[in-house]
Amino acid sequence: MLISTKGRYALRVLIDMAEHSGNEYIKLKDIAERQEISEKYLESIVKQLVIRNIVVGLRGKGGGYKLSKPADEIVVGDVLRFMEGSLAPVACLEESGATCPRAAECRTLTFWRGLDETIRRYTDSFTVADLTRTDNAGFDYII
Amino acid sequence: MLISTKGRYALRVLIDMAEHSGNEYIKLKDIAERQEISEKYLESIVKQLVIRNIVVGLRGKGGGYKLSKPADEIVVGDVLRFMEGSLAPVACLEESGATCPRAAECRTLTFWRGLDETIRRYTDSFTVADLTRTDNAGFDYII
DNA sequence: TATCAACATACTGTTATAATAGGGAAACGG
DNA sequence: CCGTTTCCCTATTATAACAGTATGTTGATA
Repeated sequence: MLISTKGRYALRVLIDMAEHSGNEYIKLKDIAERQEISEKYLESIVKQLVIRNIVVGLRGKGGGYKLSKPADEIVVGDVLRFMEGSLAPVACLEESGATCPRAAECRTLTFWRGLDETIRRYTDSFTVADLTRTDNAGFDYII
Repeated sequence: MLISTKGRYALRVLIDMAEHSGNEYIKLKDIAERQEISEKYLESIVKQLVIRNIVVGLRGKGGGYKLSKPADEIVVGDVLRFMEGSLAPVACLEESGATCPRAAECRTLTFWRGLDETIRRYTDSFTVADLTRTDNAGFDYII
């Protein structure tokens, strides 16, 4: 599985914020109820989004979270990559990983690089704003 | 990680067979040595390939494994899909999985379907024969 | 019939996932 | 200033998959 609940839930949180925010802060409790996701689990996910400055939080009454920038400036691929650590389809292509000693003679490496690039291109071609549209505009992947 | 060692090793085994077979059976021990993979672990992988009739085995002296059909008839996507169980990028798109009750209202489903389709197209555009070529012909994914 | 190699089953250490539990710190409203 | 609200922080845990290891059995060949 390329994408776990971390990446999936993070996207849903961002979309929810984009659709419900009138520049006000939204309580995590509300998002959790709308999305039917455990509030406590969402906390750990939103925490990452705060660290990455995708989202800002405010404590106390009237507090909550909101997007730190317009939804059309948040690239889906970026969100998924840091929530998952990496979107590399195979271990040998992970950013942090040591290069495989067999790389020079590897028959499959070029194939994996191509798959990695294909995934990158697709995920980077969408912003959170694209996903808020219900008419599915922007989904031109069907040739 | 979309692809584990199961899928990666399976591909390497098939490529190895395609490159070293003169229609003779190849010992798993030889493949394991060339590929630097544990012979015992390879057994569990090749077993799946036999079940799927990609490879045939022969016991006893002079025995081993060989491809059951020409390398250019073995689609990489097929091999990866059954070795990994699924290549779906998210749980909600797995063949066996029950459909998500939120599917009708899900903002992200179309996005995931597009990613799934993108991965399928790429992996289905290669055969094992393509990967045996050292000149990387066929890798036209770079536009 | 001895050998060789595929076939079969069971077990194990490690890691990631998907949470849950419980409290602490800051901001705002009154 | 005080108490409620809401974010923030640190464990802990159950489950499952991954990546192998170990041991033994069956069947073909020379």
